[in-house]
Amino acid sequence: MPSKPSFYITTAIAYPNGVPHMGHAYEAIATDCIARFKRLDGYDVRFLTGTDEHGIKMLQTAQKAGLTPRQLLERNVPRFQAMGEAFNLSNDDFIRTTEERHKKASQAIWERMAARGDIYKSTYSGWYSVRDEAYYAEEETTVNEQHVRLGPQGTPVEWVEEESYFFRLSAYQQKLLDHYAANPGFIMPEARRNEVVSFVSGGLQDLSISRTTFDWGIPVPGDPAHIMYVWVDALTNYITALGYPDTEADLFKRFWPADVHVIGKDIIRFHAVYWPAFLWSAGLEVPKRVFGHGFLFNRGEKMSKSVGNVVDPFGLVDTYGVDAVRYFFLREVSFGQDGSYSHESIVNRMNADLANDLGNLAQRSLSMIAKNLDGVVPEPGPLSAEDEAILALADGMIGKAREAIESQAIHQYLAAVWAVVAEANRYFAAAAPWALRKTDPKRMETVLWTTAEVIRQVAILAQPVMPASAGKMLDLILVPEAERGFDRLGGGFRLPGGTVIPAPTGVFPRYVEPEAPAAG
RNA sequence: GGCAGCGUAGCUCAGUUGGUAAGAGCGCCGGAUUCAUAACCCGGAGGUCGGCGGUUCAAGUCCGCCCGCUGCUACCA
Repeated sequence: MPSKPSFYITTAIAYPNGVPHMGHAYEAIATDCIARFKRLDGYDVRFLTGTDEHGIKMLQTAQKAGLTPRQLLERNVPRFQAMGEAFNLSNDDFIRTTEERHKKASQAIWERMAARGDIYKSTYSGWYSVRDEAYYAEEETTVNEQHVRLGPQGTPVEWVEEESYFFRLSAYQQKLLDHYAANPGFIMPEARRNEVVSFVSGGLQDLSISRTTFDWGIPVPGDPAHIMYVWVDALTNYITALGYPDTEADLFKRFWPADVHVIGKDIIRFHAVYWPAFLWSAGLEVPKRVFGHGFLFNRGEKMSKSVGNVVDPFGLVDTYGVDAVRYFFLREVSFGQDGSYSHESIVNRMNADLANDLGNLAQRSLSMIAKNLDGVVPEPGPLSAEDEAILALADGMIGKAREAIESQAIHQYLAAVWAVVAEANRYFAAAAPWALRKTDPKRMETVLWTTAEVIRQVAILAQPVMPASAGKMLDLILVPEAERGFDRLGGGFRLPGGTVIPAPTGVFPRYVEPEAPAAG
């Protein structure tokens, strides 16, 4: 049997020293949408997400709470996993960097890099704040009137020299630049690529990749006084989950190199500079694409505890429903750019696009089949130019959607689908099947079938964004599970007539503001 | 300071290589309709396309300068 093409997509692993916020959920649903799209489009998909559980901040947060790091993780990681459930993620695995498999993988990649001669022991020096337990770059520090050098938190810093292992990042500068030039799609969007190219062109310094001042991390092989510094540990998760260091394992052979790492724009450098260098050093292939998405802003302002506008993702799901929230963020925000949201914008989107346009179109057309044709899906008669036109538009959706998803333009894929929904409403209003009921019932049947066929294709294409709602819509027209893949789109397949469908029920309810408790 | 990008209708934004592109969605106003989730459909609203100056038969669309905003980066010892 012919094997499916493979597709490996990941989110960044979240740092669970706090609870998940909407930014975590956003990255996850965008990645999930692409993963689901590819599955429906016939790919063998692997979708990975997880948590990054080591590092000094985890240790500090735990200490402040009077907990051990493991206790903190026991408290917080389930929240991230619950977020995955709440947002209906379809991840195939959930990697935790405290897992044994990850320790093995991280130590293995370290040893490969060392064997290559890219790791050496030297002295790491820098400005260290005892109070912050953190190192700062020179430019992050300031000198006050008393000639005391201060870190960004306003705490005094001192010059500290610490033994550390270094990675020979500087040796990879030209190879990275060559790779960027030869693979313009490696870093996306383009603005992010320009920044990285500019940064690398400016010269690369070797990277300190171990610490001795705390022990919440993976021990360096052969030198347990050192633990690996954050990025070697964290980035390796993408291959840990494929069974590394067993590069002959089925998962690894099928899915490495990854097709897309979806990450926030703030960690582009680690993924587009450090990660490929590590991989080359270890003799592995580099991912095909690193996509840096933007940030979300609440009413145009960055979410922050001090401003008091931090939005709980679970609360959004409770208020609007998971599919509406998924649709809103994926349709409203140009993927790759920053986005803004508010109660008003979410309600507007879900009412206009989902309830009024798609939900109402399904309701008005399918209810006519139920009421006038005893629920029997009609067979179309001769197709008019109008019928042909709207069907051609519906058949064209999958091509546009594929093209958009190839470049992670999720919003464009959705815009293409909803443009057809809008046109279908115009078609339906112009054809006025309710008027044809008495004048030309046969023609009415053709209009209703045509509309139902458009709904079928729209619903199939809406599954990646709104799995549950789209599925419910397909249930309304009795599309079998096996016929919901993208191979059923594009005109090579049509909604069969003759089946008896149930009376439709609303798939996308309008959001109505709750009544004020005490009007008056 | 350097590099990059942006500044188009109230809001969010599209606008190939310069010539029916001044557009879409939302909001707003008017109309129509009642199959439908008070939804859908039709029409309108007139924005110096940040400013100035150029190139051109013709410029949001190219060039220069200026203003404002954003990102990356450097420096400010």
